[in-house]
Amino acid sequence: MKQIDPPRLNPTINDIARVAEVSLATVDRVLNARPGVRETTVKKVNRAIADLGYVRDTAAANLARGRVYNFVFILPSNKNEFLTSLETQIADLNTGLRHERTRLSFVRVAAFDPMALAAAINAIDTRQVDGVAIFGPETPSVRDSVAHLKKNGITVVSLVADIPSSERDDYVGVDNVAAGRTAGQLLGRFLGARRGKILVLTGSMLARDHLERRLGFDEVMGQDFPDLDVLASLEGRDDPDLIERLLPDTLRDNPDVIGIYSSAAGNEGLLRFFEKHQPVPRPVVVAHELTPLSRQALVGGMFDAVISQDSGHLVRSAVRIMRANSDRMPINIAQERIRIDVYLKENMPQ
Amino acid sequence: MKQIDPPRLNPTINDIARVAEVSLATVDRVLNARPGVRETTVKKVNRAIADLGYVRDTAAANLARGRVYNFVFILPSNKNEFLTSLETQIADLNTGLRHERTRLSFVRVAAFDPMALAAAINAIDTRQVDGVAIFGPETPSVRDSVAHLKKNGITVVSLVADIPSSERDDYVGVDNVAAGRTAGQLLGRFLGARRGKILVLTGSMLARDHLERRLGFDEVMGQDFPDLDVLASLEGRDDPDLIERLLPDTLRDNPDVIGIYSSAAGNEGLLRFFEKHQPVPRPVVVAHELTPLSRQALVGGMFDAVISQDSGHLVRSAVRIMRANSDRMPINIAQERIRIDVYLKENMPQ
DNA sequence: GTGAAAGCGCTAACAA
DNA sequence: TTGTTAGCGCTTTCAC
Repeated sequence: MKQIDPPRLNPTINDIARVAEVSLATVDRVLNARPGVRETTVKKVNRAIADLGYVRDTAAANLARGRVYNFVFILPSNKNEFLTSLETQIADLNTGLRHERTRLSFVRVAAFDPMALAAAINAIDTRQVDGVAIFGPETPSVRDSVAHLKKNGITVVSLVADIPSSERDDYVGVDNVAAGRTAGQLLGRFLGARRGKILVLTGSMLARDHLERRLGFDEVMGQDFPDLDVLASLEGRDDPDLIERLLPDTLRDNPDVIGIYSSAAGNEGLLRFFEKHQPVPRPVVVAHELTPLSRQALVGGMFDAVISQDSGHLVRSAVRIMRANSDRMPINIAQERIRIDVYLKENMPQ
Repeated sequence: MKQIDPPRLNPTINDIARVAEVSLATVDRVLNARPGVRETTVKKVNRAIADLGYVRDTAAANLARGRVYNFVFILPSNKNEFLTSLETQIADLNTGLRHERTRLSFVRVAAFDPMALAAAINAIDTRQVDGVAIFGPETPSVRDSVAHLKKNGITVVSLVADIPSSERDDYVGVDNVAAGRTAGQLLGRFLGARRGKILVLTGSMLARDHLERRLGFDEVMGQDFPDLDVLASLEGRDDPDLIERLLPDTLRDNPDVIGIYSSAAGNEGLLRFFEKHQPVPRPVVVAHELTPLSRQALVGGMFDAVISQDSGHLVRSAVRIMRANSDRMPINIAQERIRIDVYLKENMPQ
């Protein structure tokens, strides 16, 4: 058997204290950057830490502290399957983590409403909360609110849609440009040699994720499938009723639509439309998010492929990152990279 | 803010001891099913545990015990990128887990050799090791060896290829039948209306994963693409040289091969063949496992899609499951389900 | 500025 | 068969 690493025992603060010739309390003060230690002592301790390759045992530290992590998710308040699934994952993980000193909760704020989001962020009790995960639009007011959190030492991650201009510590979600590209490639390949128009159904161009997907989609269509004519986006604001109303007109004006990219939370409206109007031949459809509805559509042959992101992974990843940041511990990038899942009816989970 | 769960403090063994009117030591004995406790006392304690909804704090327990988990991976010894990647993941995770009381190591045994595998399993020191993850063929001798491990209280998981007839605790890997189906659907859709022959390149029909993929592939081809003629499998034994030698003859005999399903570790041989013979038009190719070579083939247009499983996820999942089993703790099924990843050049990670 | 000592939840001698 | 006690690695009073 090949031992990958020597089974050397890890050094503890006792070792540090001994080597640095100070007491445990002083080591602890240095470790936690607490004030009231002479500069030379700090140096001595840090030297011992470096020499011994000390790494703090977080479990023991948390035990001693009685520490409880308090993380809040801020989500859009509109109802769709993806959001429902995120909520379920948060609730489930919360009960799963009850015995791991971690409490999860969530707030809902009006979708596509930057001011409401900023207000919700500002309403966070910075003394109670250790981390915040935000799923919402990127605007100056939101950026300011994030800055406020960071100033109070709270770790912040953006979720699903990034807020890169803010001081958020990390982004948890897929590369949406790449997701759009993937959708484009799939739609193009599935259409083969056919020529015609492509309809892109989106939510709101205010949402960074929606915008990026459209960008990536257009890139690939322009490059690899110049014979396909991509129409301007239909903004459905993730509202099934609105989408159901908008679709008939659009498709009447463009009878040669042979492909549809449902890039946001518009699947319900789209499927209702299909149900009612039964277009023949049905356009090739690539949609987003694997949910009960889209699964059924895949099985029933209404959708051809679904691009997705694992909501469980999103939530677990956000929590792991917030915990690591709270502990000033490193994160495993590879584990936290959210995959762009491609589902056909044959590889759906379960 | 919506609190999902009341922030009630979790009960500790002190609470149990108080309620059951016994000492801490007795509670500990009951919790760990140690002998020497009167039946009535056991009942009292268990009652208190149930009443208070006690859940053991594993971190504290491990701290007290000085417990170190020792897990061994048994892998085939042939060299290919997928195995290299698994090894890397094991080594990386091992250093990452050094401070979490977990030691990982691996052994290599001759591929497709059940006796060698059984011998390697039997060579495991059952007093030193807490869990074993096995990637290898399923035969009676292997089953016996697994039974031997289980008899000694060691947790066993099968990795990548299942050993369902054995007493292994869990299987960590994809549903290979579904993976084969996915490959079939993708290949069929990408070929569109074209007619011709399909070549399936496999490793060994002794390997359950290879067999299952072929099964799933045939199901879909027969059902959805009856115009495509799937040839008998070419068994390459995951050996690049052998594959490179076999391919020219097969393709000469079947000049109308328009699609290839590279279902095992034969990508290197296949790509070498492409390099040398430059077939025009190149057949549509669906291959397995995202590796440096297959990534390059996707980007360069040699492969059209890659079905994959995340090697990091495989290893992390195996470790989490072995740890949970060792602690007699529940596992989160959803988190441990290995996805059948579909990669086009547009959605490859990085 | 620094140290001694108690304690987090649990386990493991050792007594009784 | 049961209880007492020390201790795992770390934090946190409270003295000095």
